[in-house]
Amino acid sequence: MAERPTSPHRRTNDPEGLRQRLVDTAYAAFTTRGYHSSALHELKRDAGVTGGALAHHFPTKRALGLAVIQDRVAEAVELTWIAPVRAAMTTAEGIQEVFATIISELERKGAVSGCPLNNLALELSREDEAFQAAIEAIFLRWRTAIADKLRADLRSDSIDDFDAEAMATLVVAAYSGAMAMAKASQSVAPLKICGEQLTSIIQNQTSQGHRA
Amino acid sequence: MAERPTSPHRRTNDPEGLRQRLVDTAYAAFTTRGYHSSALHELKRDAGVTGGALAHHFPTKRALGLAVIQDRVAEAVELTWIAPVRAAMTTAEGIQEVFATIISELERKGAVSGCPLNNLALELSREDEAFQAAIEAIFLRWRTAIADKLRADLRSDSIDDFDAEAMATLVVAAYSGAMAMAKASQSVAPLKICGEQLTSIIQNQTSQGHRA
DNA sequence: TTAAATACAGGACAGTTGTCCTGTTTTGTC
DNA sequence: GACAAAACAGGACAACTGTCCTGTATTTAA
Repeated sequence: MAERPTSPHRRTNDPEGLRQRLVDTAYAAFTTRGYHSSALHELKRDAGVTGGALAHHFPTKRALGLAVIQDRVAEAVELTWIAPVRAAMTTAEGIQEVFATIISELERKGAVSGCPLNNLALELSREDEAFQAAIEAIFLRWRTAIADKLRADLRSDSIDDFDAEAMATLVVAAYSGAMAMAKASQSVAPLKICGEQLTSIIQNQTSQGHRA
Repeated sequence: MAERPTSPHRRTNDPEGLRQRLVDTAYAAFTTRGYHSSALHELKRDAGVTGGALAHHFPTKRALGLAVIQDRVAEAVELTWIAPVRAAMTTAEGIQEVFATIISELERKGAVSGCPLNNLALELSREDEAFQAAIEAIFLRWRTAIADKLRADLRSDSIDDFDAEAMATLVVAAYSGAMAMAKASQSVAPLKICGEQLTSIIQNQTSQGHRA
């Protein structure tokens, strides 16, 4: 399996690499099969590390879970949501693009394992204060990024009674919930529908005044 | 603890009652602490039943989980969502009322344990086909009930390009996601915001034509 | 009344889990 | 090169989990 240079008992330490490999493996397991359903012996096998190495880097499973959230889940939200929305012309276009990307990726792999953040949020929020704080922080950054983009949309033709924070909250909630429904039905249909609905609503509300 | 009529070894069989007590206890545990985090010995203690009784009514934990979903979760969605929406004058009013009821109940108890259906959906959908089917069926009934009510709203002043199914999907998704965010932040704020946003959007789209 | 079926009691059991502990190897530092 | 610290190996261990099994009490049917 692993490369054996020449001598039978040769080892080369790579603490940083091993840690990354562990967190990567744990991220994949925790976000697909769940935190409690992923046994450490499976992670050790999949990552190719021994019990001693695991205990050295992460004294408890909880510490590993926390690292997964803070390192990988936060990064995933940044890469798949925040960055594309920021880079897009308008918020609506950004959201449309994000949904399209995620949908096509799910169709390619043929299974819906759900939103990593949402999966861990529902499983771990009430279990530990540190988990809750880490998850809440990611939700906040996500929401804030969308709200900022919405406010930027309004710079040109400013509309008074438009609450960017509220709309950003709706976007994040609708996406999270749509992904939950997609996971339950193992179909991307809820995502398609909610993506279209959200972009349509935002375009209406940001292009011109609405009610009242 | 339990009533002892007079003689020391007197027992009175109540299979139906015992079953209900078990499912109730399991529903409370599964929807707050989670399915995997709830050990059977805790359920036995809380419900006041022995291992033999449990095994007699539910041969496996999986069978108990399935009963919780089909009996209690489905009923909870019916009582807290479907019935109030059906009884309301309009869909928007119904949704507003549902959100208000849930929010005030959460504020009273001081903690957010999340939407029972959503909690179990994310934890169990990918674990078992029977779980997935049962959960998907509840989502479908929920969505359909809202869509029916939306179509009823339009009877008077019919609007052509209004997709009731799509809006119902958005409503369910937004609620589920908002509850997930509420659980992560242990605050009802996301629910308040999404409730207001949804009712506002629906009122706009059902009262008069929108874009195009 | 009797016999069979149902309902329940209570514990045994094997498998699994996360953690810890004792050694060995590698790496940095003087 | 010596030495301490870090990095890893590999297994022991106790606690816990779900399931099953044998026995007893209650209810039902005849």
